[in-house]
Amino acid sequence: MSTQSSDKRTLLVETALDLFYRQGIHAVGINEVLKVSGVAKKTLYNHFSSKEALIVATVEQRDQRFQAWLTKRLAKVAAGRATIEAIFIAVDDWINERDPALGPFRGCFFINTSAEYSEDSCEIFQCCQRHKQSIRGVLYQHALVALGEEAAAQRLADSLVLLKEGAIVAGHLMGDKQAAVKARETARRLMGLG
Amino acid sequence: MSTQSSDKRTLLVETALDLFYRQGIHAVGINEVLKVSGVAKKTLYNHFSSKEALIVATVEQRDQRFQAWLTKRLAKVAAGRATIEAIFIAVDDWINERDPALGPFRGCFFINTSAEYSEDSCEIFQCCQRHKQSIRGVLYQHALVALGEEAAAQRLADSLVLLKEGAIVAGHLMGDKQAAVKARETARRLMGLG
DNA sequence: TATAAGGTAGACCGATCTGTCTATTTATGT
DNA sequence: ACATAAATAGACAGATCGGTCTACCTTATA
Repeated sequence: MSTQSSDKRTLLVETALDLFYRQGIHAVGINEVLKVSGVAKKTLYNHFSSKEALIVATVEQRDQRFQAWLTKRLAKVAAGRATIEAIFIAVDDWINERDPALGPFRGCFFINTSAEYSEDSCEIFQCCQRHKQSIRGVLYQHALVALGEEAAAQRLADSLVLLKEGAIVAGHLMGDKQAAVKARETARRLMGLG
Repeated sequence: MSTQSSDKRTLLVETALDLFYRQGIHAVGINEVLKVSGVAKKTLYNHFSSKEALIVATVEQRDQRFQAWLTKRLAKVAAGRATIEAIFIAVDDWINERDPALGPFRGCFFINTSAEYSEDSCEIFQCCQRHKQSIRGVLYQHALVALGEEAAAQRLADSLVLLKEGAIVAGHLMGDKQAAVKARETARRLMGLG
């Protein structure tokens, strides 16, 4: 009974995420999501109380997909410096669309979304914040393995966050498809590789 | 004759820029710009052929304001490394709203705008791209003074771009008000300051 | 096979959007 | 002072927005 129901829900979220990521959120109306997904309007409002609820679901979906993708990419890599480098390699593949898992590259969905919903009290914005904090957690974890000391690992994680976010922005807005490669090289210098 | 006219135009652009930056572009209607500025609708469409033309004007205005602000901040600083550090200090003041010239901090207007208009062929997007390239030019210029060698200066400029964009994103989306300080410290390490 | 839940198609509502147009007033330059 | 140009207020048009609702259909299970 819930297979049909949850299938529709998933289809709506996936369709909305795809359209929102490509065109921005305000630029995509509910009716377009319905048309592309082939789902009836009543069904949408049966699953979601409003467009905002659908948006929150797409942000959470993107977070899950991104983290699952990253986890898989890092699965066979040794913890610490090797994983940190692998993260930048993964971002490079994303920017250059060599990995179909994340779809086309249109910058960071969370950055894009928080550009449209930047009230601190807004749930959508807070979802974006949580995602970024979560990624920072991964970086810190491996920085700690690499350096062994907490304060230094925090500083390294901070730097790596800047490089990763900067690479995504440069890859999108400046069209620099080498941005993640440069970020990786910079990260290596910071981690003390001559 | 053109004082009245250009005053109205300027007022429209300043008002629109303020509203767009605070709330996003699609979220702000023409009527709101008119209401806040107190200008008549016909006057707006006398100066701009469409909302898109107004948006382009706001992006160009922001570019000019940002560059003028940065130029002033760097005026009395020695070229090279000192200026590079001063850029990060300026960004820090911006993030923490210690400098009224740029208004409240809501992330980077160009990043935010290109999140809503990310078609490569879109004029709005291209304006945002030009701004970023221009800033990179400033960084490269001073990297060259600092290092004296072109290839190395290009690499340094690339790294500095990542740190600067990363700091703006982290300052906004992660709420890390120390992001630019961390970026500056990272930049110092890259420039070889023990 | 009867029941109930969920999906479909789309009309409909009120609000809002961009953009046009009219009619009137204000300001500028000669 | 007069002519020209520009600004004003706001009605209006046509489209689209998010969201509600009705009426019918499909499907799974007891």
